Amino acid sequence: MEIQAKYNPQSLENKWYSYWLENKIFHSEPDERTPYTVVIPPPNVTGVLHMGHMLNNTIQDVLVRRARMKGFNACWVPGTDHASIATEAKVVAKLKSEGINKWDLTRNEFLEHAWQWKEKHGGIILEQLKKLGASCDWDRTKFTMDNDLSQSVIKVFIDLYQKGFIYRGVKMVNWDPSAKTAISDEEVVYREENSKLYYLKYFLDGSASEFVVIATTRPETILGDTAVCVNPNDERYKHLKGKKVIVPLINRVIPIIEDEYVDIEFGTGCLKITPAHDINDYHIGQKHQLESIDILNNDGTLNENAQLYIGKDRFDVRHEIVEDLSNSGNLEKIENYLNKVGFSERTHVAIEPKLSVQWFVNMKELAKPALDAVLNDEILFHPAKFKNIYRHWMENIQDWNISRQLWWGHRIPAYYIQHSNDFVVAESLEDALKLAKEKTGNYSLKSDDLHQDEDVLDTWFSSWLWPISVFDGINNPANKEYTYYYPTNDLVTAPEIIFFWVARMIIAGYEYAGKMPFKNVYFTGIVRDGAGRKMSKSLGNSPDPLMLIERYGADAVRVGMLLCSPAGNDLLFDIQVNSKTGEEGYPLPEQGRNFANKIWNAFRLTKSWNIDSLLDQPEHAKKAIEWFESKLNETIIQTNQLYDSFKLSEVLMNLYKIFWDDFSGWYLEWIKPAFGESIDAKTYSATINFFERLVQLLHPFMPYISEEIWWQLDSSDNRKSISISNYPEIGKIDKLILDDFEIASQIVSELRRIRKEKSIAAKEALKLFVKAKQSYQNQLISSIKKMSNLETIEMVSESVENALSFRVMADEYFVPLNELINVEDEIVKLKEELLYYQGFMVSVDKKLNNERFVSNAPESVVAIEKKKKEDAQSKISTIEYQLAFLQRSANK
RNA sequence: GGGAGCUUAGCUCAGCUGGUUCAGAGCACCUGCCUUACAAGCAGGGGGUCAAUGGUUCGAACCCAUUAGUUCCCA
Repeated sequence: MEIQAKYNPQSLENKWYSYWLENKIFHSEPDERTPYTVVIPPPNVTGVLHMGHMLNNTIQDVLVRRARMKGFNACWVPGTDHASIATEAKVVAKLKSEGINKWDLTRNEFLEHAWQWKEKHGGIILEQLKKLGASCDWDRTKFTMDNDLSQSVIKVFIDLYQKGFIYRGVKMVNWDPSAKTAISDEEVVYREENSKLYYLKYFLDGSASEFVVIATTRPETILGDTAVCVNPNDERYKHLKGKKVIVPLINRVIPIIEDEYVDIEFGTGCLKITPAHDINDYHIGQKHQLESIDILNNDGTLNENAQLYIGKDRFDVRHEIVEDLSNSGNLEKIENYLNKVGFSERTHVAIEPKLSVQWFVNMKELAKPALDAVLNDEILFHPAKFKNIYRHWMENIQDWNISRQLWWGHRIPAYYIQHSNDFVVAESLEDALKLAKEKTGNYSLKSDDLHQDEDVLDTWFSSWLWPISVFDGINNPANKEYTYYYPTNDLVTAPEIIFFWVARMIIAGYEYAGKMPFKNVYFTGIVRDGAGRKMSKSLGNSPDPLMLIERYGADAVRVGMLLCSPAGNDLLFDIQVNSKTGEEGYPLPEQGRNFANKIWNAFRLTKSWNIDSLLDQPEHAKKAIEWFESKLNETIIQTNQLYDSFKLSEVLMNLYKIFWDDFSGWYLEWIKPAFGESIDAKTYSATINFFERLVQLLHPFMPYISEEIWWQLDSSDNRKSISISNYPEIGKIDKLILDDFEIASQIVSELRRIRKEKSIAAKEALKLFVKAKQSYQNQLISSIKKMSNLETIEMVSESVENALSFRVMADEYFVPLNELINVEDEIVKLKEELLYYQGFMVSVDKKLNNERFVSNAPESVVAIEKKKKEDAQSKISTIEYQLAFLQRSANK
């Protein structure tokens, strides 16, 4: 059968992925083997695959596939999280497009819509991961709002509440008056705005002439003022200590307080304090025990507390109040002012800092074991630099605000008792009622008298349990799967969520499993575009991963990403115009595609050979096999070590080089039979065996092409997927032959250079003479002969006339030419070479003549220097001898 | 404002506990080649004062200090 000259991934990828699924290659059940477990960082259920997912999941797949081949019971659990905010926003937007307002629906009606949306769109990202080749156990796919996972979340909430870690508290939140919900800091976008700074006069209580001037960008908030604050070191205001001022228009009398927080230089040095509407003011208010007056409704209009402008929008009020202040004589001046204002990422309205009652987890005590685990290396971070960052955060950990003013998610299991300020926390309404009766002593309470908290829990409050809850370890801690698979081995994630997720999982792991959730955490970099900008949907600078897979093949995209992505380093995924073809392309997957093609063509070559079992194995082939065996084993050792330290890009680079340079460039060229001739059986089977091991080593990175070639190399009935074949073991390494190869490859290079310089065709055979220092033996000498088309290789004891020379190690080589060589040119070259070694000698001598070096440096280092000196000396004498020889023949 | 990190070839990065003339890899670039696996290729080649300055040391890309540039995190 004709094999295509170019590797064509598309059809093969579907074929093999289906094969893997049908044969349950990725499915895991507890058994007697050692488990290797990875839980996926659950992508947002609204998400579509982006480059960050590609990188992250490729890395996981590499680790999992290798573990599977190494004989571990590999289990990679996939799933998604419910992403409260993002999903709710999507559903609200979808309803809006259908003319439905969220607030016109009941909670249950809304949730019905949300579930419908989830069923329809929620699985997209997981299907996309299959295209990448991800070897997840799809039978285990989880969702953070599955029954058992939801139950785990509620159980944990109740448990933490009962242990006293959960409390209700007041917090300043970012309020979105359009969506009528609090949003997280991450969802606030700050923009520079041309604002105005209003200077307002506050008259002193009991005086018609004395006043202080405050500057504000938000004059409407003066209605919520409860103090004016000055810096105690500000000489200008010393006399005001203990006095009171009057808030304009509403005539509220408020104290003048002192706090070093106030910047003397800024504005007038006199600050109005509105604890309910500014985070800094809130803190000062707490410190000085000020009243906090919330003047805003949830929709951004003013409420009764404001006393004036009730029911009017905050921005309308700003205009009105400025006019009124001007009329009342309280406005001193207005200046233009550039400041940063926060806007909601989703609704684009200005964020309102707002006090609200929220649920919190007290983290200090819970965090302790989690901090220790990382500091004492029970859990390892890769790269280790994240340890510091983690420590800093954990040592200064803040309480965790876990409530969200949304409907989509796990509803907080707190039930308020009607006509009382009391509440109970329970798993169900029934339990709550029972508790409420006990708590109040009122046994006539009915379920209607209880009202469940309207808020849901932060999505991270479910994902922090993920490594436990996917195995049902909270509800059912003795179950077989949980005890077998937990703790998991490796977690692969982005550094951006080290606190949101990683730290909290570790905390939950120790609190609820009593053990770490994973042994290693691998932090990936961020995928950026050519300009270094993070890839994001809003910038539109991210290529569509599926388009890339379609265009280059999944293996190629995987290789392209991993070749240059050391742990924790960002990945620049650039688009460039190819200077040769003029086409736009992505250099990284192109490199991957080229590599796949290289593998494919090497395979094609081996397939093209006719095997003749009667042929004897040539010496050069025998030696090439011995050499490559050692080379391969050396690479296996190196890559195993690199895997252990999670240097995946270096593993891949090693494999890339051994396949391209050593196997294709040297080995195959050596053993390749002449055109039209057959190959002997021994060499052929050794080559197939090498090829098998190479594709096995490559399989974690390039699952598809390796699987295809694996089957084509041996299509016997008992062959099973490469995914479950045994990872290559380390064999013997012959150091001598590896050294001989270094010399041989240099000789071959030198000969190529001479051919190129003198335009000698490859077809024209050359003679090589070796003038050796000692008895000459290189195991690969017959290989050199074949590779460089040499007629003879002879030993000589004297320089050869009319020949070009070069030196490798201590030996000198001569290639006699038919034409006359240019002696002058050769002399110039030799002199350059001589100069180099003389310079080298000077530096070595400097060290060896330095007594302090000889006495202080370790013996081995001194010995090395001495050896260097010897080598250089012999090289120099060789060159000098050859120079003299050439000069004599020049003078003839 | 506080903290952490980074700066090595045109680009992306290796360089472990200072010790080979240690300055490396891949890509890109330049020059030859449509050589019977592969032009998505082969062969050859150029390219860096290791950010700067000072210090420690027999010896510094590596350790210390200062400076500059840069990135991130926290408030």
